[in-house]
Amino acid sequence: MPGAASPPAPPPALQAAADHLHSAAIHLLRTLRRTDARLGVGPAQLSALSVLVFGGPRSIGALARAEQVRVPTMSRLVATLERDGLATRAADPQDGRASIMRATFRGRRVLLRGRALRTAELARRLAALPPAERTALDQAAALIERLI
Amino acid sequence: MPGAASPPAPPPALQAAADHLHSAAIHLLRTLRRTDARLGVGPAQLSALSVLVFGGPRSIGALARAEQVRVPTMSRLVATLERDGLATRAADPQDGRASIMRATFRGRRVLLRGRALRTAELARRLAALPPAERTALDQAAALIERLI
DNA sequence: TGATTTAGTTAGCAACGCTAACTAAATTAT
DNA sequence: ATAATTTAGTTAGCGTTGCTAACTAAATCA
Repeated sequence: MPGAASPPAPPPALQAAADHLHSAAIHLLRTLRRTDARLGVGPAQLSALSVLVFGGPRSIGALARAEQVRVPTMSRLVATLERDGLATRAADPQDGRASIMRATFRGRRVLLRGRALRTAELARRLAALPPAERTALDQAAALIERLI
Repeated sequence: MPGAASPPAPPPALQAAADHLHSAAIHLLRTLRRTDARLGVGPAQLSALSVLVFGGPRSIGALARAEQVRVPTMSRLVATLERDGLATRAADPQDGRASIMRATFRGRRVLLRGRALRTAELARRLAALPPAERTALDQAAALIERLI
């Protein structure tokens, strides 16, 4: 039979759990994406910007690693952020090749508003949940971040 | 001050929980996406195909609704699935405008293999978790699907 | 000094999301 | 019965976001 050299197949229960998480993440993001057409800042930019705002200034390569994206992808993302006045680029005094990106004040404002818009609907639905379930979801989110 | 007519701001705890979920979903999908370049079937196609495989044949509009995507987007997705021999199109006997999409045998195979590839790494990491946390994640996934 | 590595850019491709504008079939109203 | 409207789907065209390949230039190593 072809392709017999599969990696050790995970137990069905694990596979099912992984499928559920996968599917839930896809549908969650699709739902949220529909609400942010009016923002003019895409999700990838918002996410990169949030690293700068909450994590502080850093190089393009560091941003790419934080965002799990290749350097050319991040290079284009930060070019757009810069063009839109949401971040600035400064030479790294230690390394003539590197640039240090830093969120501008406007970047901070846009990030906060963007995240609020994007997650407002989600927050609204969370509000309808019993507190126990809400807590469970929050812990699950932390668990996922630790997992990856 | 400009833009004062915001919608009722959600309580900070809710907003934070929504942000965590949002961020976790983004990073989870980015991680998974890196592992499936070799498949040749994108995530949107895989997701649509899974509706056909697990949910049965249905029209393009129904698929679009299931996938929370506009009809033109789904029209292109199914055209690709059809071109690649993963699904077939049949006239709806009840409605001359509509097409019924159906997964082919090959579509079924590709879906199963694709999902396995995409979630294998995730399943592997889940395996390292204590069972209680694994259960919590699975329940969280179900909760998210219900939420949206 | 010369070779290699590292940081970033540019060019070009593909997947996917959207809206606008269209065709054609079905339905509703006159 | 016919005309108007609604519904299903397609096509065209745009923007964002991923990627690899190929490049420049600075830093580091031999």
